[in-house]
Amino acid sequence: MGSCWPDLASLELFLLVVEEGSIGKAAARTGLTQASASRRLDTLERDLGVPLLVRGAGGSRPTAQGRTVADWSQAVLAAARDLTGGVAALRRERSATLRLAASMTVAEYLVPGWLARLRAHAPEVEVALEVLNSEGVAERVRGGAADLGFVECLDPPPGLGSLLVRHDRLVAVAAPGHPWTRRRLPLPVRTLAGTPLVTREPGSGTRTTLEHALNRSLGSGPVPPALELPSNAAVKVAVQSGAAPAVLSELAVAAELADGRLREVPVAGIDLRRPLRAVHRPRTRPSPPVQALTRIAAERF
Amino acid sequence: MGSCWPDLASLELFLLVVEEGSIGKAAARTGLTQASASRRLDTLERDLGVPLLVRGAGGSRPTAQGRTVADWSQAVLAAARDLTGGVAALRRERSATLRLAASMTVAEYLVPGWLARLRAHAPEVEVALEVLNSEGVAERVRGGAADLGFVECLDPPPGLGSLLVRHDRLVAVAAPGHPWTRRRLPLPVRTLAGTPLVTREPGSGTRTTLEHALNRSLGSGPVPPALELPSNAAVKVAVQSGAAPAVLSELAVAAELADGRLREVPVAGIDLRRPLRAVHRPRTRPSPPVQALTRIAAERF
DNA sequence: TAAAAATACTCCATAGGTATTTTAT
DNA sequence: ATAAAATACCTATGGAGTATTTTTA
Repeated sequence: MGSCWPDLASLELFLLVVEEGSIGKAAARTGLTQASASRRLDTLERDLGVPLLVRGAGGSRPTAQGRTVADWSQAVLAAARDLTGGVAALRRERSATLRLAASMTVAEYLVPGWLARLRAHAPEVEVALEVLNSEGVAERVRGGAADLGFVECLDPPPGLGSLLVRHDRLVAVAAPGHPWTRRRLPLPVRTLAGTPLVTREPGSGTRTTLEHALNRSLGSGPVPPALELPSNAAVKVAVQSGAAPAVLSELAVAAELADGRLREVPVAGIDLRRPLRAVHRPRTRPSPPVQALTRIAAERF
Repeated sequence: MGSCWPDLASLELFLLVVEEGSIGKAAARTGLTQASASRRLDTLERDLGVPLLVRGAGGSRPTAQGRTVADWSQAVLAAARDLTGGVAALRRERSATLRLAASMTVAEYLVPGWLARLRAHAPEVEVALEVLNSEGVAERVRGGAADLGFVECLDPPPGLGSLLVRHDRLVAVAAPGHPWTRRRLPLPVRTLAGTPLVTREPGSGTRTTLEHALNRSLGSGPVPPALELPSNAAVKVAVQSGAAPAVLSELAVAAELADGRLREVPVAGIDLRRPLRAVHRPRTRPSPPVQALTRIAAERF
C-alpha cells in the first residue's frame, strides 16, 4: 500500500557502477559529481535495506545481493525506457499531426488558404479537417478528438482556451437587378427581418448569427425563410437565380461580389459582425502545428 | 543520453486517477492532498509533453494518449513491484540467516555457547559457521561471504569494522608430574622459548600469537617444536601423554585444568593475552542477527 | 449551488555542488 | 603517494501542506 518507489536515476547509477566498477567513473558518465553519486548510492542502499556494493580502494563491486538487485533494476529501467520512448513517439506524432475542426464557412473559405501556408512552412504535418457546427467543434476539442477548432459565436465556448482570430461579417446579398440593389439608402433592419430569405439550415452558424442579431436589434426574429438550403454554394446559386436575397458571410460571397454576380445590400441598424475564434484545450501547451496554424490564422493581411 | 526518468509515484498516481476517474479520489487513496495530486499530474504531463487527462467538473478522464501511457506505466510499475518485492525478500532472508566465520579456538569453545543463547532469543535464525584463520575470516567478511567474523589478532583488520569482544589468554600447560608443575616460582620466558613444545600447525592463531609474544619479549622466537598437531584436542592429548608441554588458549584447557588432567604453568615476563574481536562490514547497518550475536558475544558474564 | 480542480503562498526535505578528509593499495 | 570514496557545509529546487479561487454542471 504505502509502498514508496525507488528512484530510477539511482537504479541507473547503480547499474553504471556495477558496469564500471567504480563510483567515480559511473558518476562521470551520468554527469554527476563523485560525491553526489556516493551519497545517492548510500541512500539507495539505506532505502532498500540491503548492502549492494563492496567499496574498496580499487573501486566498488556489487555484492551477491547487489547483483540480483541489478538484474531487477535492468528490468525496471527497460520498462521505463519503453515508456519514455513511447511517449517521445507520441510527442513526435502529435507534432506531425493536426486534427482540425471548423464550422462550415471557415472550413470552406479560410482553412484552405491557411493550410496552404502551413504546408509551405511545415510540409511534414498531416492535417485532418472535420466540419461541424460550433457546438460540435467545441465538443471535439474538449474531448481531445481535435487539436484545434474554429468557431463563430459571440461568446467563447466554456472550458476551452480561445483566441480571437478575426471578425467575420454577414452581408445581405441580392441578385443584380433585385429592387434592393437599386436603393440609395441602406435597407432598414425591419425590412430585412420582414422579408423571406434564402437561408442555410437551422442551427447553422450563419443562420443563428443572423437570428441573434435581429433579435438584439428588433426584439424579434426573421420571418420564415423563402428557401432553406444546406450549403453556402447552394444558397448563392438560389440568390443568383432570383429566388430571394440572402444573408451570408462576406467570405462566402467575396468572389461573387467582386465579379458582379451578386450585389451587397447595406443594412442599417444592425451589427452583423461576429467573432471568429480559434479554440484549443486549456492548460495544455499547444503542439507545434497547433501553434503554427493559430499564428497563421491570426495574422492580419 | 541525458534522459531523465519519470517519477514512479506520479505514474502510480496517474493510474489511480484513470481508475478512479477523479484526481481528488486518487489523491485520497495515496494519502496525498487533492492540491498536491493536481500539481503532480500537471508536472507529469508537462514533463512527458503529452496531454494525459481531460479535466472536467465531473472528474478527469484519460485522453487516448493517456490510455496508452497508462499501459506503459502499468508495465513499469509491475517491474518496480518485482524489484521492491524481491528486495524485501532479500532483506527478510538477511534477517533470518547468519553466516559466521571464526578462527578455530573461538569456533570450538565460544561460538557454541553464543549460538545456544542466540537460539533461545531468535530461534528462526539459520546459522552457518565456517572455520578459518584470522586472515581468512577478514577476507570472507570483507567480500560479503560472511556476515560476522571473530578474529584473534593484535591489530584490527583493515577495511572492516571491529569490536573488542573480550581478551583470550594463552597459558602454558604440562601433564601432572612434569617438572614444570613442581616449580615454586614462575617459569622464565627464556626457558619456555628454549623448550621444544607440542604446538599447532604453523599459521594457526595460537601458534603465531605465541611466536609474536616471544619475539616481543625476547627478540627471538621459540625453538622448533617437539611435535606439531592440527587441533587443540590432539595437542592436549599429547601433552597429557607426557610428550611435552604446550601453550594453548585458556579456553581450550579450562576443563582439563579444572579436573586436573593438565596443570597450568605460570610464566614470568611475557604477555600472552590477545584481543578477540568481532569484525563486520563497515558502513553497513548490521542485520538483526548480526547485532544480536555481537551483543551476546560482547556480554560480560 | 455544489463538486472538482487549479492557484497562491509557505515550509521543509532532499539533491546537488565544491572543498576537504579519510582510507587502502 | 595515489586513487577511491566518504564527509562537511552551503544552496537551491521541488514537493507537500493549508487556504482560497476558479470553473462547470
